[in-house]
Amino acid sequence: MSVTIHQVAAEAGVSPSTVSNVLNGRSDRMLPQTRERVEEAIARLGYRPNGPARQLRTGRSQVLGLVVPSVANPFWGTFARHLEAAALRAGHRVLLCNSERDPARERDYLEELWADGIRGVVLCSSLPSLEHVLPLVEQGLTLVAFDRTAQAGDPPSLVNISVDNAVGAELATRHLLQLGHRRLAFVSGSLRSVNRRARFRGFEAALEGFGLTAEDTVVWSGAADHDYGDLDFPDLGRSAARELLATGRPPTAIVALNDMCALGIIAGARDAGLQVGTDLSVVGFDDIVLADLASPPLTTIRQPLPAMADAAFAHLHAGVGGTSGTGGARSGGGSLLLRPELVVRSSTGPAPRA
Amino acid sequence: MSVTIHQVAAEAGVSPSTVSNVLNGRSDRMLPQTRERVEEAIARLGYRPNGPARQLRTGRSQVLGLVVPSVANPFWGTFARHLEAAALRAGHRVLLCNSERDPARERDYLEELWADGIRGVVLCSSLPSLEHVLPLVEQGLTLVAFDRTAQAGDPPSLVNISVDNAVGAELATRHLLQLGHRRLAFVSGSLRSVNRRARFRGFEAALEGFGLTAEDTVVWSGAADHDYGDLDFPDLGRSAARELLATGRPPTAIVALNDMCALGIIAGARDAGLQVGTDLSVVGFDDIVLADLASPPLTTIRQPLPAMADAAFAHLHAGVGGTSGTGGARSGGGSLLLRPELVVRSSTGPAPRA
DNA sequence: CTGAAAGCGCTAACAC
DNA sequence: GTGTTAGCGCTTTCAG
Repeated sequence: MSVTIHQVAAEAGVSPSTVSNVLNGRSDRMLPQTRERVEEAIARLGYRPNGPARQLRTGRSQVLGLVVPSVANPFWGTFARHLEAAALRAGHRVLLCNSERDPARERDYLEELWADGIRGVVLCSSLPSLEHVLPLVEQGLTLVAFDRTAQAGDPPSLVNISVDNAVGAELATRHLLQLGHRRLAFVSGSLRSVNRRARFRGFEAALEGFGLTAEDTVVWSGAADHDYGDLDFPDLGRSAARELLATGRPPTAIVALNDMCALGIIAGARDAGLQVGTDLSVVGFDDIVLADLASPPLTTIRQPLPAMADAAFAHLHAGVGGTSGTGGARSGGGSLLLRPELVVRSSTGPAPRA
Repeated sequence: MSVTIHQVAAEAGVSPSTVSNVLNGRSDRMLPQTRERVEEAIARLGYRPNGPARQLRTGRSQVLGLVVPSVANPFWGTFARHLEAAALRAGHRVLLCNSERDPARERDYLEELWADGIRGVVLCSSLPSLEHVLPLVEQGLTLVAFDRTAQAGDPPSLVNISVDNAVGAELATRHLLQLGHRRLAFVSGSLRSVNRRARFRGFEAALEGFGLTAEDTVVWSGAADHDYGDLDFPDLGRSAARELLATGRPPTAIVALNDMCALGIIAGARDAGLQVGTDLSVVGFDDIVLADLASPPLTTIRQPLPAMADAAFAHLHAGVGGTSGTGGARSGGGSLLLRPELVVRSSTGPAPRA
């Protein structure tokens, strides 16, 4: 059906191995004219080497796997695009998998990717334990865990790439405190994932720095039995806003788990007739594309996604952690912890006078 | 490195071909006990057939390609997730490619996918001409064009799947007219793509239905020389709002090319101190996840993405257009034109009194 | 009902 | 410098 290396060889009057040699850059030990003849033949026939055959032979794949909770979430969509861009520059492609945050699906996907000959995967999972995936790593899968920090019991070869969530949340909270807010809420779903816990720690740290106690704060983590999926963050925020604002002593500022959740909170506050930015301040996390477009534009913590995607790909590509060259990165034990940045817009403002 | 079919055969005390037979469902002509022994061996060894080898032999791939403008756009991210879900149900995977609406990248990607043995691709391109991709289709690539309708010169095997853009825009425009608006604007980037043109036709059709002339309408299609990418829709909307609202006789209602653009318009209107829903009405297109979350929630035209994704996969999977079973679909010449739906929220309201 | 053998398209020693 | 050769892991006739 397609043109093969033999046809190219015949066209150029050489043997298949010579064609293979030019294909693989071993043209130094070859007459220039031979190389040219081969290249012309390739161009004339529109030949492209057969990927599967090549892969079967070499064991190497030009495809890498990306497992995200859901690309319908703009944050993951944006990350996917950056990763793909990095891969493309090196002639690689990206196979996309949505896990819906289900560990079983994560494992199934990694196994399928492995069976497909894919040896490098970026797993965006913030599950504390990666044991469901350990066998593959031991078998030789190069794994980059994204949006997750190193945990005890991780395989030694694992590289984690994440923003410093505690610092981010602390930045967000301190911003609110400096604006004079003293009654704060932290809105999150369940605190099972490592990054949510880290963000909560940052929230607490900032409060302590201002001498505030638990009395002054509210934590809202949703109905314990309801497991919010990635697309339910807005609903979560909306419910949180509804409940929090109906209490006798509502918070004047809210730190949201992420931007999607923050947008839900804003919607909920609007439902309640509050003006976000004056009556109520809200900070998000991620700085998704639409944060800037919200009404009011969302104050948030920006994750340096392009740098993170580059680092993830570099590690997969090299097989060894490329710690260097990632400006501003702090590295520890093969893992990368990048510093997030506060972006002030208008969803936050001075605390209303009591 | 990995366990092969030979090891399974040895473990089960049979030959490789017998293992292959059970793998491929040819177990009817086989002693049940033999099959069991093989299945046990497979389970015991954790064997998974090697994809590339299988593919090299059969020519079939379990992977299909998806080329979208940019998954950072939530509309495409959502579509990608639906397509992946449909593929997953049939044991297929999806290779994701961002074209950034660049025809050269579309072609390059399709060629790479073909070389990788991928024989079915969903191309989300609304370019009027698909000639840059024709050679591959002639070679045997099964192509589904998404968000595009049939054009003269299309290869006969091509299947187009799209919402009826003209009907959608007409629905949107009529809604505005029924609310009493008489001075309308249509905001779009350049009108090169077929779906933008169709939407514009729908806009015009609705106006004609109400006896309005070009005098009463404004069309804003951006700086002619500036090519807006997929992530620039919000900027486009914002610029449009700024310019349109600064004119002497500004429109009271705007039909936006899509939701991202509409969100930009809303932001621009807010910048100008207008209240969207009362001072100015805005309708979007697509019904992305965040439409419901905007302030005010966006009135828009919903595309039935799950049905569209299912149809796209079904066609790729069958190799033949599965016209039936896609409820509410109108089919024509192997292409599918689905009916969009108006979703009224609060970004539209009665025309302000003159 | 099961096994032996050939070969998909390519690469990488190793001869020549 | 270039060609020959032997598979990578799997499927699939065709014998037995």
